[in-house]
Amino acid sequence: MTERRVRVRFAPSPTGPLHIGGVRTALYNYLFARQHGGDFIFRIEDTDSNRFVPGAEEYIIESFQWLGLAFDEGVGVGGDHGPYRQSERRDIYKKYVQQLLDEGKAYMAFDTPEELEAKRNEIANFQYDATTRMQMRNSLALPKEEVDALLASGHQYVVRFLIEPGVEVHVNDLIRGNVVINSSVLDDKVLYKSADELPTYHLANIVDDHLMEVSHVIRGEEWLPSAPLHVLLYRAFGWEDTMPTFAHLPLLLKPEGNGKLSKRDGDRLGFPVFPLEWHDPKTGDISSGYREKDYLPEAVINFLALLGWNPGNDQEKMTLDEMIQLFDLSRCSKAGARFDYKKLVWFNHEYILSKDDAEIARLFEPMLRERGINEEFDRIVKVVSLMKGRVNFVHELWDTCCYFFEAPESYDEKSLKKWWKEPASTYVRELCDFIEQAPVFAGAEIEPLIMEWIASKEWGVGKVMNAFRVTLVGAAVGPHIFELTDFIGKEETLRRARCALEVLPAAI
RNA sequence: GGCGCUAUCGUCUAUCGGUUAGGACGUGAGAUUUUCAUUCUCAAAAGCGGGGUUCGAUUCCCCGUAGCGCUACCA
Repeated sequence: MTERRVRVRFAPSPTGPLHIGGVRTALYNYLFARQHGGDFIFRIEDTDSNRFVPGAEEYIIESFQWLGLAFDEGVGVGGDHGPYRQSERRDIYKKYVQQLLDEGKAYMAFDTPEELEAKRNEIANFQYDATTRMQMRNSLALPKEEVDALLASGHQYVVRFLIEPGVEVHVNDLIRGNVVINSSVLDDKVLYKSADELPTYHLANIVDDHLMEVSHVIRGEEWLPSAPLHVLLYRAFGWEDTMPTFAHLPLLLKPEGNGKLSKRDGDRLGFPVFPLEWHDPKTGDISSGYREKDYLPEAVINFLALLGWNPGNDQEKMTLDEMIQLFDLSRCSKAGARFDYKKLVWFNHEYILSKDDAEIARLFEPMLRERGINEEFDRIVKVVSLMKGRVNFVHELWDTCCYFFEAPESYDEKSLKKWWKEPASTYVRELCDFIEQAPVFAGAEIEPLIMEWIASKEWGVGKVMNAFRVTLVGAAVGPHIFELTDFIGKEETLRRARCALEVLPAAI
């Protein structure tokens, strides 16, 4: 049994955009599959026709492409265990539902939603189970003739799982150990609806996992309460020997306040909860996505990996390959993890730092073009190499280094107040003349000459250079000043400085 | 309400009975620098409460408390 090929699945329901918690679940499944040389399956669980949202499936696929997590099998990929969309597996489920019915392990129930609602109002804590099912309208309680008549008249029904009370059900969980629960607290779950001829999640899930030879079910903790039901279903089908091993992951919680991170938290908290921007086809609402907000997929993945798992040492920055090597379900924590997006921002900064300058430049280039800047690519790479350490996001690069590409149009008041004091204009005027007649211009060569010249004048280096900087940049910010002059060249340097001399008063 | 899961710095976490309870984010201070930022160094910051078990509990057990989840013809 332990020799079984590792096969795991990520099986979202196409009811909207992929939630960041779902991404984490998928990531752990992916890491587990890769580590064991197994298969990572993508299945669409669209058994609720009422909640289907057009575009959701495509969105989910595109999200994983962006994140760099590839499926081996499933919707959009193919494989030997298809179809992978549950709505295309109706006939398969029907067969298994019938099997349960024939064996007396399930029964038909004719109670309407209204009748059930009335029952719940009438009886506190009403549950459809061994204590109540004989008072309901189902094939167990009703005479056979009536059941046949109901069926003949086309009355809609559901198939319910017959739960035998008083059984201790054990769920062996890789993260939580042995969880025991008494079957008496379980209700006779609806397995199948005649109205749309589709099963509910529980039945479809068990049948598919079995047929697709899934070896491990790694999913969120919200499924733990229904895990005993699933165990009972495997048992009812006689599949207990090949039942997958369970691992229930801790939930992702809101950064502050209570509750799990939900789709509705969206931009309310100042960060996206979706990998990609999502345009709701019904409401037209737009929810921001990590991709559009300029997060690097590597940063998102790395951050997510550490929310509920750690490699057992102090290493935090990891490539996907390293995570595959180190991943271990037994090193997953049990308690929910708050989503601290400030740390994600830090990860993004780290990944910008460690990526190639050219790679960052490629991301930055379109933002420059958008602003009408037609700089050569190599020169963009140069600016990136100088400035990327200062930003958390690629788009912040523009604000941090626009003066490489454009002369300042205004001068920062605070900077002027501090550095444009008498006799700042004299410093700059004389410095311009010095630069103009100097035999060299390259920063490495001219810097010592300028330092020497300033020393001979007995002016403070800081005063001269910062006044000069303000004329070139427009503010007291930026890289080492000679990096900038090297980049913009002698002519532009002198032009900017002399322009400031004209525009600015002699002193503030 | 019922059932289940969980509980270490503000946050993510390490510790698998004996530690000055470690790391990271964030925060504060300092250093470097012609500016700003980066970077570096340092600092503050934690075992929910009560019982056991044990020579010894953050660690194992029980109770309480709190948080979270589930409790649909949703997944």
